[in-house]
Order: sequence, then C-alpha cells, then structure tokens
Amino acid sequence: MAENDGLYPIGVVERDTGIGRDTLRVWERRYGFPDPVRNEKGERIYPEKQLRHLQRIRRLLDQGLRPGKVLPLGEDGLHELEARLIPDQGQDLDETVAAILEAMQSADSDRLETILRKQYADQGMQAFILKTVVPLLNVVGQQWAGGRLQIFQEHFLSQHLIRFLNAEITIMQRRARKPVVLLATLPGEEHTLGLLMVAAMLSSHGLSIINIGGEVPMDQIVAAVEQFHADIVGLTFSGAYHYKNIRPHLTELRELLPEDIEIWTGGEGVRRLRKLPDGVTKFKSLEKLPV
Amino acid sequence: MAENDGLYPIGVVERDTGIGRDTLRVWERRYGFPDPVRNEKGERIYPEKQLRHLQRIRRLLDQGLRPGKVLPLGEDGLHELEARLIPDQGQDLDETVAAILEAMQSADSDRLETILRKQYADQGMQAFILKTVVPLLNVVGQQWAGGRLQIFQEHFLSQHLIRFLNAEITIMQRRARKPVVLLATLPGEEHTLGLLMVAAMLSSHGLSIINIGGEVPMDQIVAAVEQFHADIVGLTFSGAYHYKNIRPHLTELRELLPEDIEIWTGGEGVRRLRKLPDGVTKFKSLEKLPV
DNA sequence: AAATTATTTTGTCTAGGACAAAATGTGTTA
DNA sequence: TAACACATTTTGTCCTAGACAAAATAATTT
Repeated sequence: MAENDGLYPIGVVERDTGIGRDTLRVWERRYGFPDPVRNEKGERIYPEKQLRHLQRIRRLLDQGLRPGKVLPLGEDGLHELEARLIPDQGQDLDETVAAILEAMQSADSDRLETILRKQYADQGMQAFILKTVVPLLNVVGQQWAGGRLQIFQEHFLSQHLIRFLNAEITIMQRRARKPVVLLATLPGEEHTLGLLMVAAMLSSHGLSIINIGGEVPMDQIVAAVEQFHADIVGLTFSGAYHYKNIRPHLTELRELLPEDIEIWTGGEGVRRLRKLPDGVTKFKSLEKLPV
Repeated sequence: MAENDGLYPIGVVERDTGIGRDTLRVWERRYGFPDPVRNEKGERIYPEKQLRHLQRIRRLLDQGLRPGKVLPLGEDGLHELEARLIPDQGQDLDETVAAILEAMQSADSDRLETILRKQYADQGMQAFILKTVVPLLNVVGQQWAGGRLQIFQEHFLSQHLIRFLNAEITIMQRRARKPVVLLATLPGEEHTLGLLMVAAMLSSHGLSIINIGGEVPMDQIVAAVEQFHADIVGLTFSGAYHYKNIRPHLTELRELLPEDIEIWTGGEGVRRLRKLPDGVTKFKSLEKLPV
C-alpha cells in the first residue's frame, strides 16, 4: 500500500480542484496560499487540508468572487463568506421538486423516472419545463453552491434530465414541421442543459430542431446552417459566459449568415443586454420564445 | 473578426490532442517537431496542419509506437507507417455504415434514426455496438483526422447516437439485476460516448448501470460507490486522455475503494498499458467485457 | 442609466535544466 | 529456451521567476 498520507503532488491537485498548475504556483507566489511542503526533489506536496480548502475556494470563485478577495482568507474568513453567500432556503419548496430532490439524494433512479414522467404527463412540456425543471435547477444550483450537494448527485440528476428531455424531444420531432432551428452554444459555453430546455420548448411548438450541442466554433455553425438548410439559429449564453463578448459574437455571426436566416438568442447571459445587433432576436425567458 | 484561421495556442493543442503542454515543448526541443510559429508575444501558435499531424502521431503512440521513432518522421514517413499499421477499411465499408455516413453528410435525421433502429432490431445490442457503432466511429475518426469531415457533422452524429443508446439502455434497465456497475470518467476525459457504449453492452447482459457521466473527481466516485451501493466501478479512457496519468489514477482509486469493489477499465487510452495495478481488470475491447 | 476610458487583477505562457519512472537492451542462471 | 536481474536509454513532469494580454473593477463622461 503506497500510503499517500493525505499528501498530493501538484498534478493531483490540478485534477481534483480544476485549478491549473500554473495558477496554483502563481497563487502561492502572490497570496501565500496554497503553501505546500516540498519533497526531497523540491516538488510541491499539498496536504489534504489545503486541497479541501482549495475546493471550497473553487466553489466561491464559481459564484463570481475574485481570487484576491478569497485567497488571503483563513479558515474562519472563508466560513463566514460561505455563510453569507448561501441564502437560507428550504422554505416553500414545490412539492414535486422536493420529491425529485429526495429521489436524487437517495439515488433512486426508478422513482426519479416515475416522478418526471408523471409530472410531464400532467403538465405538458411547456409547464413541465417552466414549473418543474427550472425551479428544480435553481434549488440544485443553490445547494451545490452551499456545498450541501455532492457533485456526483448533481451529475446523476443532469444525466437523468438530459436523457428524459432528449427522449421526449425525439417523440415530438416526429411530427415537426418548418421552420428548422439549429441550436448550439459557442466555445466557452458548456452549459448545454439550457440549450436542451430551449429545444424542448421549441419542439413542443412543433418546430424542427437540430441540436449540434455545445462549444461549436462560429465557422462551424455557419457551415452547419448551410448544410442543414436551417431557417433559424438559436444560441444560449449562461450567466457564467463572459457577457462583454456576447454582443460582438452575435454581430459577427449576423455578418456571416445570410440575411434571411434568423438569429434567436437567450439565457441568463443575454438578459442584461439591452440593444442587440440588428437582425438578432432575444427571448427574455423560456416563456417568451418568439415562436 | 473570428480569426483563429486554423491557428491554435498551446492550450488548445493540449486539449485537442491529449498531449500535455510540457510534453509538446520538450518534443519541440528534442525532435524538432512540432515546430509552431510564434505570435508577437513570442508564444507558440500551431498551424492546423501540425495539429492534425499531432493527432495522427497520438494515434500511432496509442498503437504502442515510441515518440522517438515517430516524431522525426515527416509527412511521407508518417503516412507509410500508418499504411503499415492501420488497415485500410475505406474499401469494403459495411453497407449500413456507409448508409449512416451518407445520412450524416446530408443531415437527414429521420433517415439516420430509421437506419439505427432497423439495425438495432436486426442485430441486438451487442452486435449493434460491435458491428455497427464501433466501425462507424472508426471511420468517422479516420475521416476527421484526415480533414474530410466537419466538426459539426461529428457533433450531429454523436448527439444522435447518445440519444439512441440512452433510450435503449433505459428500456433494458427495467429488468436489470445485480451486480450494480457505476460508470464514470475522470476529469479531463470528456469523451462520454465510449462510456455509453460500455453501458449499453453491460445493460444487454442484464447488469444494473448507474452512469454518472463524465469528469467526475475521484473522491466523488468513491462517495458515489458508497451511496449507490455499487459493486463495480467502470472507467473509460479515450485515446485523447493524457495517457501517462492513467496508471497512477487507477492505482490511487484502487487504494481508495474497499477491496471487494471491483474496478473495470477500458478504452483506447488503456489499450497500450501492459501492467495494470493489482485488483484492476482491463477489458481489451468491448467484446471482452468481464461479465 | 448606459457607454467610455483608466486602473488593477488575474491566468497563461516562456526558458532550459533536472530527475525519476517506464521501456528497452544485455547478461546470467535454471 | 525461458525466466530473471541488472544496466541503459527514453520519456514525461516539475522546477524558477518574469512577462504580458485579457478580464474585472473603478472612475468618468455622455
């Protein structure tokens, strides 16, 4: 048994925290944390405690906090920050949402499937997305940010939702008609569940959907529009996307595409934008798709 | 505007080839290839041609060749080597595979769906995966490496396959029994289609599958095993995975998991590994799952 | 309130040298 | 001949400390 004794080399820390090794080194230089010990060879060895600390820091950074504010904090400061940022909730959770969360916690695939299926049958796609999936993801996001949720549980739920939505979209697509909407996100935007929700909404309106998925370079989108004979391009930008880029990107895409191809865009990232380039349609929320 | 112009910084090359950036630099020093141009800032910028070359090299390394033998080779030498090692399957393409490719090229969703469904009905899951999906992906991989395929086309096909397999797995899981296999990939490994194929194969043997998807940190896998009461953990590593890491990762996971939990691993990335840590089972190919 | 401009923060990249782990080559013994 | 031990070569990862552009924030103007 190679006892690692809770000591990790930089490669492992990079993998487990998602923080690049260059970044780990430069943080050490600038902020004095992390502060790994060294082995005989002079290489950095991180104690487990620092790895955990780094994971918590990572979560806060994902919330939008800046390294300069977070890294100098000790255990206490970090704890305080977490307490402040994670809003108290658990008040009036929708009953079904609560049931889904419970099924997720107890890793009960069958139950999850049953609840989703029943809810979908009751509500229809549009209400299902708006009244069940959206609130659900909000709660999950909050819990995850607060560290009250394991990553694998969130994965598990996402997998389920993706599969479920895909299956239903496929069924709806059988009687889909024109226009054809090509859905994608640009490189840097990995959040593809939002795209899938849009796909589901549009499908339920009877439109034809081609979802080429996440992180598609712009030239590829243009090529795909031509080859698939799409009438409309739909792009989503999550709140994490660098919003300054959104407008230039949309302008560029508008220039690259023929005029008779519409561009629709939405997501948390475009909510803040007022003026969009001419010839680009914004949908403010999932309820208000320009169908 | 969008000017990548087929020019890529080192980080992108690392991601798209699975070759670490330090390795790329040391190859350049030692073998004179790759030989990127530099931008104003003096940073390495790789032309698309070299990226493709690196991907081909990566393939050859996966076949067991050594960097010292492959890197000094120019275009011609590499081509010769490939011709010797990779059987040319361009000629006698399976009829169905050819039809699928054509449906993909002409972006015909319905036709694609019909072909897949018919083929699956004829062959059953195991033959479907082995005789149709695997050859299909091989051809697609080859065509992509050869620049004969657009990225979005590959996206389109992947999306379709993922959806199809997920749907069928769901159906098979209704009558699944013990043991429970937990499937995942580690962070850095985004290629989740391979995982899905394993899930389909195992499902068709009647095993219970929990697929928590891609890029799951190791401690999360351990936690998930416990919470889901899994008996076996299955990990796949694609050819793009940073292969030097595979063995240490498996060793570490073996130490973290209780002894009575089996570890199965496979994929292009583990093919070239001879020795695996004790207590880790390798499946050389999809045909030879240790069921 | 929205768009410009100035300032600070932050992550990624550079260079060659060093070194251990893995792969290969060589020699020895059963 | 095959199995094993040992020597050599190959190979990837990590090191340092500086540089700089892109992103985020603050300050200003429209």
